[in-house]
Amino acid sequence: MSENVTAQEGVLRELRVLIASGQLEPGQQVVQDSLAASLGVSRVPLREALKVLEGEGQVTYHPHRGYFVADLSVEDLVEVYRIRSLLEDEAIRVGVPLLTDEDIEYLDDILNDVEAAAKSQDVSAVTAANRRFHFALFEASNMPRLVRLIKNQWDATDAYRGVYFAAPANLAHMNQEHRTMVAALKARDVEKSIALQAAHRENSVSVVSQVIKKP
Amino acid sequence: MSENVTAQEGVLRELRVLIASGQLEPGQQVVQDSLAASLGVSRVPLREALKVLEGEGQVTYHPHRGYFVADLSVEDLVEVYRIRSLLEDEAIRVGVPLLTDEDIEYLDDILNDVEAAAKSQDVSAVTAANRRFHFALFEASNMPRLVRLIKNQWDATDAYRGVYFAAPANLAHMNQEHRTMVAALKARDVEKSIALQAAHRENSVSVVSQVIKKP
DNA sequence: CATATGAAGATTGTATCCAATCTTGTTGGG
DNA sequence: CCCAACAAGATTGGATACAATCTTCATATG
Repeated sequence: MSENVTAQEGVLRELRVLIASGQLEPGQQVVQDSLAASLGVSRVPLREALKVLEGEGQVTYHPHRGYFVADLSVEDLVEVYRIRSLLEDEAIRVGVPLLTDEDIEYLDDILNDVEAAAKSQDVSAVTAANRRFHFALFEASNMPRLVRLIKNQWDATDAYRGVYFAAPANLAHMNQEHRTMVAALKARDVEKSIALQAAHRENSVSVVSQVIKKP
Repeated sequence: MSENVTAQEGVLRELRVLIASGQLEPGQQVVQDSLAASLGVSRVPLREALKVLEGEGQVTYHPHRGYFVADLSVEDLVEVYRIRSLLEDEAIRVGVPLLTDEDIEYLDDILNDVEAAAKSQDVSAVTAANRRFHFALFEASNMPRLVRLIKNQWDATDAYRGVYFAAPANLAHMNQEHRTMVAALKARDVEKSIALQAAHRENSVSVVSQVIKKP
């Protein structure tokens, strides 16, 4: 397992989980004292981790009032996905022509993981493997800054995801699209790859916007 | 003047200046103790400001070794500008059709500032006003997250800029392009606006890459 | 001579403490 | 009854102190 070199690194990881899992609810204030205590650290590394999350848009910050878990409006959501489109399309456009045969084999391996996780109904494993799949593709672009920005956009909506993968029908559909995408990659068909990735995003948007509109 | 609500806010602003002006040189380690002392604060707000800059790619961080002023390679530079293209093109595409006549008047006013600053040879005033001009345009998109990402990309190369504006010939050329751009905006000519903005970036790239290649 | 060892100094990482600010609830006046 | 003023509590902002880690350089060892 990846060990933590610093406390703040571990805190950051735990915070991401707390936010993505909804244990820290959107809109809720992050009370530093109690949260730091519950994580077993002091407020200093917690605050530094929160600054990172602020930069990613996962939390908002108001001086002298503190940090609040980001509460996306539907407009925010639309903007995030629009930005994702721009960035992901570019990553794919650059990356697909650079894919080696080994890369594609590796992508196939990950898809096996995704389907295995799907079979055993392990939603969080599906989420993780799905993410690995898409980012392995994005990283083929050799544009680390671009990949980081895409990561930020994914994180920004993580708190609202997870619903999609809970429905078996969605999972089946996703697996099918994944396989189709790998076929397109093998053929180095950039436009088809982009189109399939876009279809994925559309699904996400519709599911997440349902979740947001609720309250 | 904009007063600082918190110290870290002021520290952040000062750090940006130190980096953009080259007083903190690329590659150089940021020694927290001495820098905090010279800024008149303790290390805590300084560290939080550095975390923000890390998120923007202005400094890099190595656990237990500290922060270092980002030292862009030419590849990094190319990537930053490629990302800028994606994001700025979108902002313009969305924003230009939304521009009101008052917005365009305002842009004209800013251009007067730019030219006034140019006439008085005030490089930093030119830089600031030029930035105001372009971001006023970007903000017309009503996409705050997108604008923030663009801002980050600009900041990432700030340390290397300023050379361009030092040459009077460049200034004259820039002013001319600005005026042409406003004309395109008045005509709501999206494609021409994008093209002019792209020309601006090309100039930046060539100048900044000269500076980077030097050592 | 090259390399391993280790100790001293420098620097970062975190905990704790206090000050500054905000929030909440209460009280008084209109 | 409504609203302003104010005090008490809660929470954040920042300074200091100490622990953990890294770097450097001298020394020993093969």
